[in-house]
This record gives sequence, C-alpha cells and structure tokens, in this order.
Amino acid sequence: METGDHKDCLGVIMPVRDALDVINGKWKLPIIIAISRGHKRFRDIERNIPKITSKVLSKELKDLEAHKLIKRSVFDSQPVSVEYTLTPYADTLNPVIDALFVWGTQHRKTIFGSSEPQG
Amino acid sequence: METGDHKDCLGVIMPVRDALDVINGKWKLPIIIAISRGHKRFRDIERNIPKITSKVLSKELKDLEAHKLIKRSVFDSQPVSVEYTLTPYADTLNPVIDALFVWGTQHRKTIFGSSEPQG
DNA sequence: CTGGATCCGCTTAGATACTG
DNA sequence: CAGTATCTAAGCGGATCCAG
Repeated sequence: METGDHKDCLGVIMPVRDALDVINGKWKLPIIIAISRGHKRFRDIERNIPKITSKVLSKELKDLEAHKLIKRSVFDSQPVSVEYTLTPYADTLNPVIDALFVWGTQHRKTIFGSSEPQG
Repeated sequence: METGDHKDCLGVIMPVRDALDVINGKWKLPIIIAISRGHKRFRDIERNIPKITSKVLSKELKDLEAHKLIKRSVFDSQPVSVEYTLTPYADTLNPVIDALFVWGTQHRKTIFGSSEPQG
C-alpha cells in the first residue's frame, strides 16, 4: 500500500471532515460529555460547562438534535421540564471522545510542565 | 468510581477542551493529514485540501507551528521554497485522527445511506 | 426559577486581488 | 511559489427580555 511518498489524502481528509462537521466548535463535545454524565436538564448542563451561555447552549442543543446525537423530551409537568438524553448514535462517538481525552490530558501536562500555564 | 448518576464532568470536559483548543476548526486536522501524506509545500497542501484559501491556510499553519505540531523550514533556493513537516508531537495525534476517521467513515455511510447526500 | 429569543458588538472565515 | 491586504459575511458571546 505505502509505495510512495504522496499518499491518498482526500480519502482520509473527507471522512475526518465529515466528523469534524458534526462535532464542530468548542461546545458540542462538552455538551455530549455533560449529558453522558447524567446532566439532562438545560440549566444543569449549562452549569457544568464552564463559560457557556444559554443562547449558545440552546443553539448547540438544536444542532446536536438535528444530527441525531441527542433527544429532547418534553415532560408536561408543573412547570414544563425538558430532558436531553444521548441517542445510541452518540455513544458511537465514545472512541473519539476518549482519544481526545487522552491526548488533551497529555497535552495539558506538556504545556503546563514545560514553561507556562495557559488559562 | 461510577457510584452515582452525576459523575465527574469537568475532569473529562477540561482535557477534551484543551485538545479541541488545539485542533479547533475545520482545517487543522486536514492540514496535518495532508502534510503527513507527503504534501510539504504551501501550494501542494492548499491543492489537497478542498475549499481552503491561502489566507486561511497561512493562518492555520502559523497556529499549528505555534502549537509545535508542524515545523516550517525555509530553503534558500531559487526561488525560495518552504517546507512544512510534522513534528514528532503531531504524531501523537494519530489516535485522535484515527478515531475521527473511523467515526466519520461510518457517519458518512449513515447520512448517505438513509436519505440524502450532503456535499 | 426554567428554557429559550432578540439586539448588538467583536472576532473569524471566506472571496478576490495583489506583492516579492 | 509563498504568502498578504482588503472587504464582507457569518458566527460567537454578552446583556437583556419573554413565556410558562
């Protein structure tokens, strides 16, 4: 397979871009993580994601729902409550989240350990 | 560890966000993939990434260099040529890229197979 | 108090063109 | 070939407001 130097590029880039298209932005994965951790309510999710605002969360939630990664269930209680849960499809993202977690953890060590903290 | 329902959230979100901070956006991973495939020159990278523009490529390349993921080497030839290569640190991203590739491939099948094509 | 929508400013991304 | 400049459009983020 690896005969030369300029290997197939598009065949790798395109699926990766399809994936990036879905988890695009700084919020989608954190939201999925928060929900997977048992935070199903809007404010509960909001509180568990540093610096996110209602507006952004609202928008991202809709986006995620359109991608079939989360399910929005409305309960006709008093007052109305809404629960966000992950779909089984979202669970297939676990290897991605795990890889990111591992790399991010290592990266954090690298940047904090070498010269200066970041934020 | 998994005693309850509301599990540690920040401990997962923060490293993931550190990772997302680095590979943020639609271009960084495609660029890394292109370079890893043997495309080292500016125009060569540009041509192998659909829809990227010079400006964005230029900016992303600087970003990636600042994060120590790529190395920019200037050769004093006629005319001056520049080569971008991956650092060993960039290689540690392989599990992430691989996970994204696997998921993206599957996702592509899902969206093309169910109703309508996307891009 | 929950789940948003709206107005507005700032930062980014993208199209096109240009320089060394 | 290897980028920069300029302009515009879109998206992010903050504050505020609204319905139940």
